[in-house]
Amino acid sequence: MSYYVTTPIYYVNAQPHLGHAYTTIAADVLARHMRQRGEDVFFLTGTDEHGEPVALAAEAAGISPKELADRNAARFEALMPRIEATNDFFIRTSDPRHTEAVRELMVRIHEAGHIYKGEYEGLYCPRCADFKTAQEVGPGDTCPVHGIELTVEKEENWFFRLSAFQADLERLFDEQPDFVRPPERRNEALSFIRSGLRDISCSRSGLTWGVPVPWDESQVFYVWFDALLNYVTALRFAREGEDITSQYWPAAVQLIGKDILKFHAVYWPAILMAAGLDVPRSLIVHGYLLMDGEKMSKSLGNVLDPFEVMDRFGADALRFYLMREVQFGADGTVSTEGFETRYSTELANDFGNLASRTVAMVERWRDGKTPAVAHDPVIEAELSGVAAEVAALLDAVEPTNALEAIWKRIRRLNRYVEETAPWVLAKDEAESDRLDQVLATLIEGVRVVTVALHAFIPVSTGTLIAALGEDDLSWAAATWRPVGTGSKVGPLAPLFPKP
RNA sequence: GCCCCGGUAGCUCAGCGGUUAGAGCAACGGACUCAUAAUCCGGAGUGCGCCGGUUCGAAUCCGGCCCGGGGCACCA
Repeated sequence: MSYYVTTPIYYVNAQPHLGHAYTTIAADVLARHMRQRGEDVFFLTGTDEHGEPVALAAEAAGISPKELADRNAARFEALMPRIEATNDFFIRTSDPRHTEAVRELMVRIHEAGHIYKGEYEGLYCPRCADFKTAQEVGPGDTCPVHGIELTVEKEENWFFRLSAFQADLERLFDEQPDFVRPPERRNEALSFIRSGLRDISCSRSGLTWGVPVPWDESQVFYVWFDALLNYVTALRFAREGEDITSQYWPAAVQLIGKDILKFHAVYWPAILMAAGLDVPRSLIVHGYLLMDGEKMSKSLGNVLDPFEVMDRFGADALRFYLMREVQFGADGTVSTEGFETRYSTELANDFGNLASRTVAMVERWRDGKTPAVAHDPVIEAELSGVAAEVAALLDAVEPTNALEAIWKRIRRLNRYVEETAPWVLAKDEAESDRLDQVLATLIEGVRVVTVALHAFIPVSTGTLIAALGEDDLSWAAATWRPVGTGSKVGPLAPLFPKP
């Protein structure tokens, strides 16, 4: 079975920040891991470019919406290699191939009878020339921008018959209890569905920066329809000259933040059903990264700057920290102090130093050649299960727990060094065989955790595997081998140098 | 108002019916020197938000309450 993983597409009106990096890194860990396992992976990310905020920002800047979108989309596209994300494609919703596909799919939904003409009634600000949502409305039904009283206005829109999918959605949640995870988010979506679904308008008039409704060119589709459909439209053109939809759809995992749950857990499956397409196999919802217990915000000046972290410590360090510090799925606190502690105690001291001391000992006492002898069964017993355990945890999209499982082994290996005290063995010729065994076992242990960690910290594990005289980073290589290979190890500079 | 999460060592959290409640970090004492002044060991530190119930037995189940966060439709 193929493994298609997606991130949300990022709205170009914002600057790339830690939250974008977080979701993308999580998706990349899954994609890399599944590739290690030899799965047929497709990893998609991209930008959402239509809608009024972009149109307004472009107008303010005196450029066209397309120019603004081009400029800002480039920033997101540049983020991907920075964080070592291995996306197979980067979709932009302003891509004509996407807009054409949206039009075709929406026609299909229309012809299936799921769209009708209706009236949207809401609070309208004549000066903004726009409707306001309940959350936007100021006290006393006033405009938050202009402070003037809003009026009730009606507009003719096309409506999507969401209500018609109530039973189908309830059945989906019932038959696939894991459709939305973690369970608290599933509960939230389900209770929303059970509270009774109303039809939603799927078009807007008076806005041109969007995908025109094919049967009514005076309107454009509501951005969410345009945006959600990216997950399927991309497969039509992501690979040059080929339509890979049937190969990869339905997606294995769609990652989202909890702020966009309703759109993905309710609207999205309904839209797919209306279009006669399968729904994704799972929707994984992560929490917010908090700083000082507050949601990140620039105005609070409490932002952990991902670019600063990467400049100083590299992409691996950021990837590790985000996957390690916050239990994936829950809200969690991040901070520069927390980052520095994890970097120093875990990456540098536990793992980096284990690699250093292991390689150094083989270089010093065995001329840099891994003894080709059988490994210590005590360590084999404690390390050989790591591959299966990590694979199972990543199948369940629990990257934080997967890292903990690996770290237990790393700590075990450091303890093994103390228990066996190779520096004592090295002084006694009679202990030469035992030293061979200990060193070979350490090399093997480091090699196994290196392969297991590769999806998380691809750069440093790539360096280390080469220093161990190996090159196989496939998942099969995460299996414990019974005998040392005689590989040439070293030299190895500190993987995670301290400032 | 209704619904959903969470409230466990100084800090961050795991455990979610069963031996004397755990980990990491921080802190204190000790060991060692292969290593990125790294590592390892040890003791100390809470009896699990509060009240009540079920049970041979509850942090773990049930009820109520308190505190914190979130959802209850058209924000991209």
